[in-house]
Amino acid sequence: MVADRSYRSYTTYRPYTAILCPFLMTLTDLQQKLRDRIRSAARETFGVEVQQLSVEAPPRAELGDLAFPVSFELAKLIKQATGEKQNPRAIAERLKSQLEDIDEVSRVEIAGAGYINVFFDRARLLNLFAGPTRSVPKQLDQPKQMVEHTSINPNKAAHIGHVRNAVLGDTFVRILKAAGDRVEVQNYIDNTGVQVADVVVGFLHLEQMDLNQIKALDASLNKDYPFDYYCWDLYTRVGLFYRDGNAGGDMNPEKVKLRNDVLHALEEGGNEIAELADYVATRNVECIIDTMERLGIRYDLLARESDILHLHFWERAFQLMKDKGVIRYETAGRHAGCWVMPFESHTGTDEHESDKIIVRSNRTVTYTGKDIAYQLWKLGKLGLDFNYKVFRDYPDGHVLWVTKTEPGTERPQFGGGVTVYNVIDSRQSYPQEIVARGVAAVVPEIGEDASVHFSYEMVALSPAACEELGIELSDEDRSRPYIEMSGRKGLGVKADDLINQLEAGALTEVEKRNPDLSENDKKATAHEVAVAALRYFLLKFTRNTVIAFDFKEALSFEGETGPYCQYAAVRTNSIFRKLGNETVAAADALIEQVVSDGALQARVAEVLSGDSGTEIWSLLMLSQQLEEVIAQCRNSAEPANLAKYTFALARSFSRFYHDHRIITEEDEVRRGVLIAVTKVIRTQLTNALAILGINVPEQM
RNA sequence: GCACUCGUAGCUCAGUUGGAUAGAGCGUCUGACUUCGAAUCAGAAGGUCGCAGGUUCGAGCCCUGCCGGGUGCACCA
Repeated sequence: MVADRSYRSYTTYRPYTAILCPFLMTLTDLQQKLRDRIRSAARETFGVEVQQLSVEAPPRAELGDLAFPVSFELAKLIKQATGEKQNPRAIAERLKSQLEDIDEVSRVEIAGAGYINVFFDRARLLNLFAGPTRSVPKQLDQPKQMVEHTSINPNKAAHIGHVRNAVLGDTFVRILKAAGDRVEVQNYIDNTGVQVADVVVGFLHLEQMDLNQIKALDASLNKDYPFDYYCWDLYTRVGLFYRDGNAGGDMNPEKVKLRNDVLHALEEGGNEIAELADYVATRNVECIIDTMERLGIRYDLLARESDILHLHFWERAFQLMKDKGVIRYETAGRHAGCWVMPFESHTGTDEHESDKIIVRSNRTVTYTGKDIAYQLWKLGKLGLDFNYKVFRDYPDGHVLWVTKTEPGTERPQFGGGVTVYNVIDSRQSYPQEIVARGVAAVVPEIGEDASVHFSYEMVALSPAACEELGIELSDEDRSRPYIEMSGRKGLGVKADDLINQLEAGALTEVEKRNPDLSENDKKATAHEVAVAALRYFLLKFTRNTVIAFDFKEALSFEGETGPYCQYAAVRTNSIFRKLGNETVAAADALIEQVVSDGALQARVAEVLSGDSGTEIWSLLMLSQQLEEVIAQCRNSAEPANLAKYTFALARSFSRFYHDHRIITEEDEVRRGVLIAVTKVIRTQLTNALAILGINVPEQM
């Protein structure tokens, strides 16, 4: 029986870990050591320099712990350098002895057409992995990574698509932090846009309410139907209102004028409508932040568009763009009177078809223009700054700030990131590309790579999900693979509704399994399970996969789900709860002696050999890949890798748990090994889950 | 029309600079609870990796063409 090897991981060299704590070695360090040895051996033996040196996990545990396909690469290099043709297998044979000298390596085999397969000294590595772990160093002087996510229009409740954005962004933030990065999290608040204006039109012209009446309404709403839910419904009513009650009809120009009037009032600021809109937007932001808090998602700064306008960020950016010749004024053609950003790379049939308008002929700025200004600020290249005030203080000391226009004494350092990740759905990839190019044109030294569009596909509704929601579909919609959610049409699954449903489902399960828990503990546990289910569900898909939302799948706690992973971690905890401190201490002491006691080392090696031992060993090796999986997720900006890895680890542990009795094991050495392995898995699995934003309850 | 993206088991999806016998979950079928908690584990069935060429010692992955989904290409935000 062989443990799960399906999760295969490859390493990337990370210079910033190699310099730390030389006495605490991780699997990543060990791999690096082997690579260095191969590089120097290739240099000395064949006189060639290997550029990229990949490490693989062999497909089956019997083939070894690490595989280097370097001989194939070397054969090419040698041929290039000398013209001499060498057999990859022969090359591998000559490198073999160099690796066998290393302490942690027990033997090396050449396999297949020339793979160099390395087998580790299992007892020795168990000792290493079970020893003290290295914590991620916090380097405050490190360059800052900026991540913007969530950025929901503050005119309605968040739906499941918004949650995908927030969970992806938040998990990526956790990945960056786990990799040792300094990170600042922003949530952009478009409080002067059309969507807020629409809800304001609703309050003013449908509800005939003034600010005081809205406040009174807000105070009268209960938590089952809060302010953002009210706005959700009002927003869809406004959509119909514009179209004179016909959802598919055209906009009535007179009613559109109402929207434009509100919009102008918002942009101007300092009037009653703007004050009313500010209340509505701020209340929606509060509701959305509360929703995200339920999922463990937080921010450092809320950057408001109204402050970008009033602090004249755009005017500064406009000046910079003119100075650098990034935009030009068109005097003729169909863009006459506009400032445009020319694009030569596109080969449109029209001469200037692909030019992007930044300032319209009526002298207003496009969204892209404003975005370039904001992006310049994020990168510390605008030369202007916001003012700030505290938006919310959390009990644990975290502080959420919000921008403001009026000067203030408090002025923390925000912005000025070396890289900016914008978590925005893939439909925005064209405008995002223009922002990146515009910024790079203004500040050539930072280049386009400083602006990263962290794109993801939308969450859509499966036809089945629509039926469950009681949404009537047209024949055209029914033939589609999925139906896009629409805030304007009120078509979507509200985030809080789904979380409530998940919590209720989890509570039923918890009550079944742990009837003796207090009501509060049951609820708290159900909450953690619900968060695990939702976050994992949204993370297990890669970013460019459209999620066709399915209730059955999202509400499941079995199979490849968050609760499954949680459950495995809960089991590790319950083992230690039952073991007792002395037994654990004895196991620790035993494993610690392995390096100095030859007889003991042989016994431990014996436990880790054979089919059963190899399964245990494979689990241990898998657990040590967390560090490189984090690095890989950081480089690829793909949190799904971590989700898949975590599941593979939980799965592998579940099998181990099933195959071995840990507490009742009578053989002292064997028990020591099983306990040490369980302890290592508990640490790694709990850490991996924490990065996914999933907590491990005591029981579940 | 142009650009981007996807097409892998009945369904939903992984599959990393090309590398060893293409993997999970769900569903179906067969087993395992006098339990370190079955939200679990074991086993079986299930594949022309959209199609056709090409490059390579080697292609699910790279190149070309085609077919079929999706998204984006406004003086909207």
